[in-house]
Amino acid sequence: MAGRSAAPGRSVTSRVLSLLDVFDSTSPRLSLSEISERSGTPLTTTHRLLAELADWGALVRRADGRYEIGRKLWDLGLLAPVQMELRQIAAPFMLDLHTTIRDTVHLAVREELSALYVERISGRESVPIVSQVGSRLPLHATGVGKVLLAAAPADVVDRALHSLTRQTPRTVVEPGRLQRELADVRRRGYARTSEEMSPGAASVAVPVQVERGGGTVVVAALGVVVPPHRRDLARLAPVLEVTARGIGRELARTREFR
Amino acid sequence: MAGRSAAPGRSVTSRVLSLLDVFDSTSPRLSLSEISERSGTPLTTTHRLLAELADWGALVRRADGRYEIGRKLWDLGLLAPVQMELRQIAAPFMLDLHTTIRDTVHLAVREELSALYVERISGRESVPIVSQVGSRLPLHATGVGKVLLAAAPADVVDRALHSLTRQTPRTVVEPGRLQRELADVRRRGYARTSEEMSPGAASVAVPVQVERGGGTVVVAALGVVVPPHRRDLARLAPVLEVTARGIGRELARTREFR
DNA sequence: GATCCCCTTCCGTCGAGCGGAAGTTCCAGC
DNA sequence: GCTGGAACTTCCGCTCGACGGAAGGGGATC
Repeated sequence: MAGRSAAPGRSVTSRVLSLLDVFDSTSPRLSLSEISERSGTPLTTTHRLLAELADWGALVRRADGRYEIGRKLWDLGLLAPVQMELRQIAAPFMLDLHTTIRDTVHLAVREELSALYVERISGRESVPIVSQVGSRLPLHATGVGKVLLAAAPADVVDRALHSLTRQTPRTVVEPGRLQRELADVRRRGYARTSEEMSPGAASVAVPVQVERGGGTVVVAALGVVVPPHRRDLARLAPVLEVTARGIGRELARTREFR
Repeated sequence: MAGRSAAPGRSVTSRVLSLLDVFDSTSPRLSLSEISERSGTPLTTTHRLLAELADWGALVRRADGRYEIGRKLWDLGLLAPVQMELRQIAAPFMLDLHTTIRDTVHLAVREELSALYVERISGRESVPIVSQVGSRLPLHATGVGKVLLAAAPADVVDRALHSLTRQTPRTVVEPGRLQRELADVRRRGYARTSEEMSPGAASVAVPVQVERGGGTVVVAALGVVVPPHRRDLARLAPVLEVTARGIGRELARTREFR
């Protein structure tokens, strides 16, 4: 009987994380061997660790032969101050906005080179929407992304300009053109896209700003997704701006939201 | 030096979980020594494990000398099929309902002896609301709780009847009286409470049902929270029922939602 | 400068995690 | 019903990485 040795890999923690990491929104349920393969963990070890995670507090759950993220992780996740205050403050404003314009409303923050969607309100959809709460989309192909990128430090913009992936035929992948667009966004105060991320969807987005120190800081972006041929695209921006200002004002009251 | 021995406690997994478990909605940020004390883990070990969790993938985060649940856990939590389908299906209906009645709308499922709130839509609040998404409240003191309890198996009702805690002066803590109320709920098809969980708030709730096998199964409860002296409390029930039926019909289309 | 509190680093010991081998279950193909 | 294969579960001896007390900062309060 072998048992090669103790942890030749890394710490137990990192190992457990690599197991959990294989779950994503396209495959929320996986079998033991799938998890083992994807995470590169030996089958036996995977088995033992998952059993531990399942028994000891429902971090994962067995459901008819497959594993899924458990309720405990859901609970814990909800406690993450990740934008918790931001979301709680923004939600009522977004609700009002949605009632007015009837389209899908998003709130996103920048995380590295992605727009991280932290809140979304959508009724019955007229437009195909790819984003979900928790999903990340590239900064250069979405309305909220462009707003966030326009406000990002120079080094982030640089890196983003070097990784422009084509999402649809209409995605802007020319660094020069994107830079000009970002300048426009800064000047006008809002961003627009049309079928740059997914066909059949256009968007308008504005920054959510908070006064801090001397100047204002962009802490999030607020956007709407609409059918691409709507005439009133430009009219949406002022409405969004009012809402964004409301959120910003409310955020300024909280001690800290980052 | 010392180093008593290897893990004299339990598995690393359980140990890590006990660290994460000390976070709750009232204290989402804790210092090292607080976590150590609350979890009963030696200070040094706590320190090492937290460092690992923080370095190796942002499961926790250091923020000015305190620890908080990290973004990674938020991500993972969102993948939990815990009611994911239920929430996604119910959300648009709840939104419509909220637009109509303008009060806070809740969706809850029963988890053991608690009502677990899985979704909530609230605008600017006229009423103090204690529940949040992810929070658990006792079954006997809330509208959604009574609906869920009325539909629960006999042994659950029994256990619930033996643990009636008083939340406000108006909480029903007499087993007999609660049983009569549950019978009313079953007969009428909706539940009402008035200041039984928190002063200044009343609620109306109805079951969300799905046909399965021969009969119907209550899979969730839909409720509204309103000021206690509103006259139209009884009028709300039919509106809720329409929404609940819509959700139930949509749920029936999905292969599985548990 | 002394006391207290909280955090961080160090390091010798030893038992808990490791994972190959073997056993079990389940199903498809013949 | 038998056989081959794939997926899951149990077993268990070896070893090395986790354990945590001691000691060393750092900052506040008296």
